[in-house]
Amino acid sequence: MTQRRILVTAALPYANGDIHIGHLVEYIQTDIWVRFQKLRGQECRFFCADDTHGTAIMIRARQEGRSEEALIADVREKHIADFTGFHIEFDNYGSTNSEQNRKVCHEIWSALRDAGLVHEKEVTQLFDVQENTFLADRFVKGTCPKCKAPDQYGDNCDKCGSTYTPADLTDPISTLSNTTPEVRTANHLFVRIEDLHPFLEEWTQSGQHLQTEVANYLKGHFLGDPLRDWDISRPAPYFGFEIPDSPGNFWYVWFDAPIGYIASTLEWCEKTGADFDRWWRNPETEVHHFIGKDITYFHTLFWPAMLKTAGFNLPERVHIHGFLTVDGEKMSKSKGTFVKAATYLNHLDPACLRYYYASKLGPRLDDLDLNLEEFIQKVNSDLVGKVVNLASRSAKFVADTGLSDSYPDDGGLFEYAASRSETIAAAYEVCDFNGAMREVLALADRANKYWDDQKPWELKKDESRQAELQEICTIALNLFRQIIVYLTPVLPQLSEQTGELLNDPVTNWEQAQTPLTGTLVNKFQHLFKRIEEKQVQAMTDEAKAEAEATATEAAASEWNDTGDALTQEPMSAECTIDDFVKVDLRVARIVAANSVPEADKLLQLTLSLGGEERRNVFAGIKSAYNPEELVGRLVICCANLKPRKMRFGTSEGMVLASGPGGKDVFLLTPDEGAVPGQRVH
RNA sequence: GGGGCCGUAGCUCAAUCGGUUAGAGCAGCAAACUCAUAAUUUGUUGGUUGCAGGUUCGAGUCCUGCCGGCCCUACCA
Repeated sequence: MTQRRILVTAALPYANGDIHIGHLVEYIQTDIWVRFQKLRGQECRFFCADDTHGTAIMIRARQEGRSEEALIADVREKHIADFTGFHIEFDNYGSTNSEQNRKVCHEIWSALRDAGLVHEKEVTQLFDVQENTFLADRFVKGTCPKCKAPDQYGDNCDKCGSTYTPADLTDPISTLSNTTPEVRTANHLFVRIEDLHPFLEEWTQSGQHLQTEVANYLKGHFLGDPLRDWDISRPAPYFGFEIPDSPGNFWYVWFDAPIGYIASTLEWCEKTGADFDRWWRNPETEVHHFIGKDITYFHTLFWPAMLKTAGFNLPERVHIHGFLTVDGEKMSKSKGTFVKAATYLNHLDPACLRYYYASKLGPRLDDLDLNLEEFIQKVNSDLVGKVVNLASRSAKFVADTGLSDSYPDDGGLFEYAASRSETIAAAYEVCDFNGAMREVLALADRANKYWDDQKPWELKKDESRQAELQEICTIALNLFRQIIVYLTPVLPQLSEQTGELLNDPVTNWEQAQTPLTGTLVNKFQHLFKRIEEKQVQAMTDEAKAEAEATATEAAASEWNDTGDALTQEPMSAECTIDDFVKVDLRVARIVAANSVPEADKLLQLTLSLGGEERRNVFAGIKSAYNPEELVGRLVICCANLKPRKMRFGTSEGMVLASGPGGKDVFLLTPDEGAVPGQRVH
């Protein structure tokens, strides 16, 4: 068989959040496929990177008061730790914010320009002045211009169903800053992808590169009409790469993100001295992308169009998978089913999830359900009960003797399992891991039955039949090892441990064809622990607690409260309740307010505490309030403050207000229902 | 609002191009066994294929409508 050269990518995780068990469906699936190819002896490399650009990252960095670079470096570290924890092994993990990516972006951009595909159009968008950014539709809320329903998003009304542009909204509000955005126009760059329509028609419909559902979807929804121009630029400010021949404009994140696949390869080539063109400009290299169904559009239309124009390898296959549900529902933070990779690893072995996903993944794009009860049952029953149990029940009988020197007659069991090799491999090849797991587990069933039929535990008692016992164990352990070879892409760690147990590491798929004989067998240690229900419970509990903590934080950050005020005027020393009750705070009504002409800052207020009780108070609020607007309103005053003689008269109390002074003075007002004279407790 | 995918046993999934009596695994039930991490082996229960129509000699599969779930939604379909 000639060696294939295969370049594999998984979608780039966005550097704006943690990896969770939903993401892992894709990374585990891809990693299994890559490990399978490598085990089969193919020249296979797996590239990924963090997707780091765009408005969301820019806004989050601002909110956290640090640079985008600091944010993405931080997230990158966490992402890599999560992937490592789940035994997901990349040949290179890059970043879209790298010099390599900038270089490849330039190259592809020049190609698009040279092909005459780029042109400029004016685009009108809302602009958030405070946040200094253009607003995507989802960042704008306002009142529907048709039905007047309040609180609708920028593109359509979910009350009356009418669609419009954000600029049509009555009273638009930026959800980023709660301020009113203004309408601004900017020049955007567009790619006329319609020029590649015939190519895309051919490429998507050839049956070679896409699942049929996907091909049909594209045919029915995009390819039947002229393809729309793709808006590929965003005006400053934007976190990304500035477009070289269009100063002030940046490439839209979806332009440079998939280019990250190529850039990550380039980075790897620079590190290892590999030949870049051999991987990306060579018809013998197969490029395989693994993605979720949500980003089909970008990977099956724009991406091939870009590659085609720039003369890179086209994807041999885009493998599209569905989404994860937990217990039949969308992952839910409040139910504790929104589980981060790191949270999972605090409680459970990554191999469990790898196996469970493998046992449920098929070649189609159906959603995958993580049923927590089934998860426990399946892992315990399949991996512990059937597979590992084979070693567990046989290894100790041959701890002293090792395996027989020649492979005994097993009635064709090993040969049969060896003959399943290509069927199992074919299932892996088309990502029918579910089918592959079924095949392998059927082999385990046969092996367990063989063991039961032979009843070796009876031989143990008969001194004269020890050779027979060794033979049965040799068979059982070889059938076990064969299964482990087949499971190596899914369970690399178990495979490694098995290699240690039998003193023969698993390095190649073909090892399933030849029995192992004459080696020593090490002392058996548990290769795998059963999942306890309480571990899963503890995991969901932690996920729930995490979600609650972040919800509280999010609620606070929604108001964009900074710590500035507190910093400028630090907290006073602690006081007792006794200290506090000495201060008699009362609700008061301002019944008269006059300017004090000779004073710069003071207004003279007459406060009523109800009945006949009056106070004359001089308040330093002249620069913030007009006397007329104060008359009649309720305020809070300190009523038992020792009267103080001032130049203009005696002040008999104090009106409560916050703010640094000058124009920034904010009087306290009690809520509706308060009446003058009430004490504030 | 528009659009896509899906709905088969208690659970998770099969079923070629429309073709015989809709199949597996897990769970459940019964038994055997005791080497093994309460593991294993044998037998077995379980179905009006979401609902209502239609096309056909024949429908899980094709068509229409409805119900439910998931997902997408770019100045668009």
